[in-house]
Amino acid sequence: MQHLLNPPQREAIHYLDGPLLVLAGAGSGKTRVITQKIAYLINQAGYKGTQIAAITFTNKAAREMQERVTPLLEGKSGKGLTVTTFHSLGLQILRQEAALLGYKPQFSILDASDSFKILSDILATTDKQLLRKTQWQISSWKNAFVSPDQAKALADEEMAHAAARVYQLYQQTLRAYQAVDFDDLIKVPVELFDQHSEMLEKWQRKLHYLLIDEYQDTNACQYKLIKQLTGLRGQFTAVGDDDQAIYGWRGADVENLRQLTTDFSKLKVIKLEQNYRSTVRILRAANQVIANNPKLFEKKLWSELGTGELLHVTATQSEEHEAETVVMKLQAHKFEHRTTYKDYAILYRSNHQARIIEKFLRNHKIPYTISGGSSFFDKAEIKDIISYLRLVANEDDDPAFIRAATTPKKGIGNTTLERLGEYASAHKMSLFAAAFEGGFQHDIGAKQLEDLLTFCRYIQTLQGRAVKDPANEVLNDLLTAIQYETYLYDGEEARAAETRWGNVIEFVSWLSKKGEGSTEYGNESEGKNLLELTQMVSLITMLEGREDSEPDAVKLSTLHASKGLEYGHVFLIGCEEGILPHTNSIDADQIEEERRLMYVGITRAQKSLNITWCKKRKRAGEMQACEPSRFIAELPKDDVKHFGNPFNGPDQVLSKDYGKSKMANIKAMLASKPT
DNA sequence: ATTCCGGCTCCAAGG
DNA sequence: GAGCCGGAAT
Repeated sequence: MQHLLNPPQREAIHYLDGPLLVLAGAGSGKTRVITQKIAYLINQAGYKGTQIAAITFTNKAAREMQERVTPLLEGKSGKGLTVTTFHSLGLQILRQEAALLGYKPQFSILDASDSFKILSDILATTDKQLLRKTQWQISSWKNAFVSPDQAKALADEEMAHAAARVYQLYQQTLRAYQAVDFDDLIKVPVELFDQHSEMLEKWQRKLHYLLIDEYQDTNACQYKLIKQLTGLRGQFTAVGDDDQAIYGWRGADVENLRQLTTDFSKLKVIKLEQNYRSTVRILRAANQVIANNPKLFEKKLWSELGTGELLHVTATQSEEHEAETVVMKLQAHKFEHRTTYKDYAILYRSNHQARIIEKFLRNHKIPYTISGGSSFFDKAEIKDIISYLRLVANEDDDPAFIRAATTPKKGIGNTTLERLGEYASAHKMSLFAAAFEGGFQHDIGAKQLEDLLTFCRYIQTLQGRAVKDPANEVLNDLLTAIQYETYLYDGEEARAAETRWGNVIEFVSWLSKKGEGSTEYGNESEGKNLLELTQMVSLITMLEGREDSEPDAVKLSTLHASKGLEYGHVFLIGCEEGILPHTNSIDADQIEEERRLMYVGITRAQKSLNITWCKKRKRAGEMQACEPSRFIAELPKDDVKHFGNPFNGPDQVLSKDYGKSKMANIKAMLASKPT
C-alpha cells in the first residue's frame, strides 16, 4: 500500500492551525496519516516526543502505531512519545495522582468477572440476567459520567433507583478494595481534572498535541478527557469514520463526531475517500449497504484497484454445512489462486460461531489463529497467578485474596473464609488484615488458623521480594511454593494440564521479559518491578508480540475485532436475521449499528468476499429455520453470484462423520454450479 | 452424603 | 470452552 500521499492525506498531515477532524473511510490510509503526522510534528514542526500523545482504543492498534512511527523519527527528539490506549493513559494519570484521590499507588484493576462477583454479593443473587443488566447499567452510568448520587436523583422508577443504590454500594466496595474497574480508569481522571484545575494544567502543559484514533468510538467520558487535555489550545487531530462506529453498546456515541463541529467552531474537516484496499466490486457493495443508513457526513469511497471478482453469497443447510462449505471453498480457492493461508480471514458476529469453524479447520489440518473472544488473560490458570500478584501488590484486594487463598487448595475452606469475612466487614478491614487480628483468630480451629497464617505470611515475604528481586525469579519461586504444576496435573487429564501449564510458563516468561525493560522504544515497561507490572497486566487482554514472523494461518475474528485490519480474501459467515443483525439489536431497534458491522466486514476484504448463511440453525436446543440477513438483499445485484438454493433445497442428512470426508467434498464443491 | 463425571446448554461485541 | 445439572460412583 505504498503510494505517494494523496492531496487530502498530505493536507491532514500538515494542518496545524487548530483542531482537525479527519473523516477516514475504510482502507483510506488512516494509520499512515497518523504516523506521518507524528513524524511531521517531531521532525519538522519542532514538537518534542514528550509533548505528543496518540490515543487508540486497543493495545494492538497502539503497538502497531508505535512500530510504524518509530522508523520515521529522526534523532532523539522523538523520545518519550506517548502512544497508548485510553485506558492505559487513564491508568498513567491515576497512578501519578493516586495519593490525591485517596488510592495507594498499587491499587488493583478489576476485570468484568470481578465486578460481576461483587455485584452478585451485593444483590445476593445468582440471577445472571439481572447481574448482567445491573453491570451494564452501572457501566453506562460511568461512561455517561453519572455519579451514584446523580443516578439516584435521576432514577424515575423503582428499578432504576434500586440499581443506583447498588451502584453506590459497588463503588464503596471498590474503594474498600483499593480497586478501580475499567470504566473508572477514564472516569476518575476526568473527575480529578474537574476538581483540581492545577492537576489539569499540569497535564495540559505536558501534552501539546493529541491524536485520537477511531474517534467515532469515544464515549462521553473519553470525549470529556480529550476536551480537558486539549484545553484552550485545541491542538488535536481526531481520525474517525462514522460508518465504522460499532461500539455504541459500550457507550460510544457517534454524536461525538458532530459534537466536535459545535464544540470547536474552528474545526477543520478533511475527508479521505480514496480506498487503497479493495476492488471496485467490494467497495460498491460496501457503499450500497451503508447507503441505507442516514448520513452524518457525506462520503463515497472509490478505488483504482480494478473491478475484481464477483462476491459470492452461499446459502447452506446448517452450521455444520456452513463450516464445511467455508473450509472447502477456502481450500479450493487457495489451490486455484496459489495463495497462502494467511491471505484468508473468517469473520463472524459472535464468538461462539468460531467454535464449529475451528472444529472443521482442525479436522482438515488447516492452521488458524483466533483473535477476539475469550482471551489468554481470561484463562483460569492465568487468573490464578495474577490473583497472587494482585494480592501482593495490594493486600486490600479481597477478590484476589479469596482466589489466591483457595487456589490451589491449602486448607483454607469456606468456613474459615466466612468467619474471616464476617470479622473483616464488622471491623471495616481487608480479609488480609483481619487474619492477623486476635479478635478473629480464636474464632476458628487451630489447624485452620495455622494454614491461614502460613498463607498470609507467605504473601508478606513475597511483598518484600517483589520490589527488589527480578520478576522471573519471584514468579518461579511462587509457582514452586504453591506447587501449581502439581495442582494442574492433579485436577485434570494430562493433556489439558499440559496446555494450562504451558500457558503459565508462557505468561511467566512474557512477564519476565516485560520486567527486564528491554523494549526497543524504552516505553512503559522499562525496568519495572513485579508490582508495577501487575497493573499493566490487568489492562492487557491478548498476548502480543510472540511471533515476529506471522505464521501461515487462517485468521478467525469477530467483526468487532477485525476493524482496522485487512485480508486478501474474506469469508463473512452467519449472515442471517438474528445473527447479523443480532436479535437483541433488532429488538432494540439498533439496525444501523449492525449495518455498520456488515460494512466493516465487507471492507476488510481486498480481493474476494464470500458471504454465507444457514437455512437452519440449532437454537435453544432445536433446529430452527433462518432467514438470510436483510443486508444480503442490500448488496448490488450485478456484483453478486449466488450459490446453494436459498429457498427450499433438500435437507441434507448429516452423518456422524460429517466433518471428516475430504476429497469427496472438495470435488462436490468444485463441481457445484451457481443456481 | 459427598464427589465425580459426562453430557447439555449457554452464547453480543472489548479494554 | 465453561458452568451446570443429574445420575453414578465412592
